[in-house]
Amino acid sequence: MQPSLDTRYWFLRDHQLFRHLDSAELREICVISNFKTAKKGEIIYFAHDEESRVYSLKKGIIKIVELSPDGNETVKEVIQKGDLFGQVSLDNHATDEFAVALSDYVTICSFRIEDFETVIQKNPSLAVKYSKLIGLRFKRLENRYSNLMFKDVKTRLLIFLQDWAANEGETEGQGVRLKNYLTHQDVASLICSTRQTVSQLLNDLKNNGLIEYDRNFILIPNLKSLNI
Amino acid sequence: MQPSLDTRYWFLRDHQLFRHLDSAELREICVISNFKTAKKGEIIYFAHDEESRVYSLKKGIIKIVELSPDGNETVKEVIQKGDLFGQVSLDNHATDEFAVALSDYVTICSFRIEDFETVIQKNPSLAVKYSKLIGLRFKRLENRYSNLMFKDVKTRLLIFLQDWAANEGETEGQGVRLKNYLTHQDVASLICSTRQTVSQLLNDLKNNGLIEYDRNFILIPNLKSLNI
DNA sequence: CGCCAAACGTCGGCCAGCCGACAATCGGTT
DNA sequence: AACCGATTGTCGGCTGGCCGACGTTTGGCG
Repeated sequence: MQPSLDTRYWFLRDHQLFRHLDSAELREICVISNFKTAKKGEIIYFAHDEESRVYSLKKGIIKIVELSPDGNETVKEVIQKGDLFGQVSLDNHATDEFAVALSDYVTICSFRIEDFETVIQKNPSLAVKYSKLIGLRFKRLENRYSNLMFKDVKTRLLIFLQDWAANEGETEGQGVRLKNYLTHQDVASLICSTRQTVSQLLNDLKNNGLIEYDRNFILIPNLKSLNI
Repeated sequence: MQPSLDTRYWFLRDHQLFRHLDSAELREICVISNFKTAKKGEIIYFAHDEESRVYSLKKGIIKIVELSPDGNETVKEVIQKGDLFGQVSLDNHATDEFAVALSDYVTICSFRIEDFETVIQKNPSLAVKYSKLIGLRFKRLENRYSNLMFKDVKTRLLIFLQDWAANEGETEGQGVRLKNYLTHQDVASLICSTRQTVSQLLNDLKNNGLIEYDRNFILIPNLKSLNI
C-alpha cells in the first residue's frame, strides 16, 4: 500500500515546502508521512472521520467539497499538484468537507497535525514558509470574496477563466487550451452562481467567438479579447 | 514619541502571541517594535506608502478599509485589541488598504516583516502559534464567504449582531449592550449590503422589539429571540 | 449496440435587494 | 444658537440572476 521510503523521499523532495531541508530532516518527515491514491470520482477523505491531518496533493487534481445547508454539494476549491489542504489552520475543528478526485492517478500525502507541528518546531525556516503559504491562500480567498462583492456573474466567470488559463493553460497558437475536468455545476459553485447561468454565459461567449469548448476542453483563442 | 522600552515590554507581554516567551526574547522584540497612536477618525497607515509591516492593535478599535473599484470605501474588517493586521501573509505585495481609528486612544505596535520573520525563525513555538493565528483568520474569512453565498441580507445582519454581541457585548439584565461605533454604512460594507437596506432592517428589528438602538449603543434585550 | 444516468441547453416567471432621490436628525464648531 | 456636514429614515422603480421545468446530448457500461 504505502510506497517505499525511497519513493516517499523523492515525492517530498520536490515539494516547495520541503525542498530546502537537508536529507536527514527529510527522511524524518518521510517516516511520519502517509500516502494514499485514488482514481476519478473517488472520495478521498472526510475531514471529520479520522484524526486531523494536513494533506498535500502530489499528483492529479481534486476538488474540496462541502455540503451546503440545503444539502447540495458546493465546491470550495480546486486543488492542484503541490497545494496543501485539510486542517491547514492546525486546529482540531471538525469540518464537513471532503475531497473528490477529478482525475485518475491521484496521489496525496498526509501528516497528522501533531507530527506536522513537531516538524515545524524543529525547522523554523519551514515555519516561515508554511506561514507564507497560508498567507497566500488567505489572500486568494480575500480576492474571491472581493470579486463576489463587486463583480457580477459574467465578470466573475471571465476572471475565473483567465485564472484557470494562467495556471494550467497550454498555449496553442495565439490562444490557450484547457483540459476541462469541471462540470458547469462545479464552475458555478466556484464562482457562486448557478448551473443554468454558467451554461448560458459560456454559450454566449462561444457564440461571440471568444471561446470554443466541449465537455473535454476549453480553447481561448485570444486571452486578451476576454475583456473584463 | 516612542514609549520607553519598559512600557513596550509590558505591552507585548500580554499579547497572546508573545506571552510565553522568556524575558530576554521579549526584550529583543521590544527593540524592533515600533509604536504609534491615533485618535478617532485618523487614518493610521496606507499599506503601500512604507515598508511592509505586521501590525498589532494594543488599544482601541480600528477598521481596515479598502477603496472599492467604484471609489467608495469598503470596510474589510474591524480590528479589536490583540488582533494582527497588515502584511500578515509576510509577503511584500502592496495593497491599497488603510486603517481608520474608530475610537480615541488607539495604540498600535508594528514590526518590519523582515524583522518579524527573523524572530519567528528563532522561536519555533512562536512560529506554530503564528501559523495557527493566520489559520484562524482564514477560517473566519471562509465563514464570511459562506454566509455571503448562502444567507440573505437579513440573516447576515443577524449573524453579525450575534457575533458582535458575543465578542464585545456587556450583559445587561437578560440582554446585551453594545457600544455602537459603526455607521450603517460600515455595517453594510461588512455584511456586503447597502446602507439603505441595513437601515431598513435595523428599524424592522427595532419595531419588532428585538433590539433598541440609537447612534451610540445597541441593546439586544434577548439574544435568543434574535433567531436566524 | 442500446440503455441510463449524468451533464448540458434554454426558456420565462419572479423577487431580493440595489439604487437614486430626498427629507429628517444629529453632533460638532464658531 | 445658528450652521453645516455626516448620518439616518423612507419610498418606489428596476433588474440581475435564481429557480423550476423540461428537453437534448453525451459517454460509460452491460
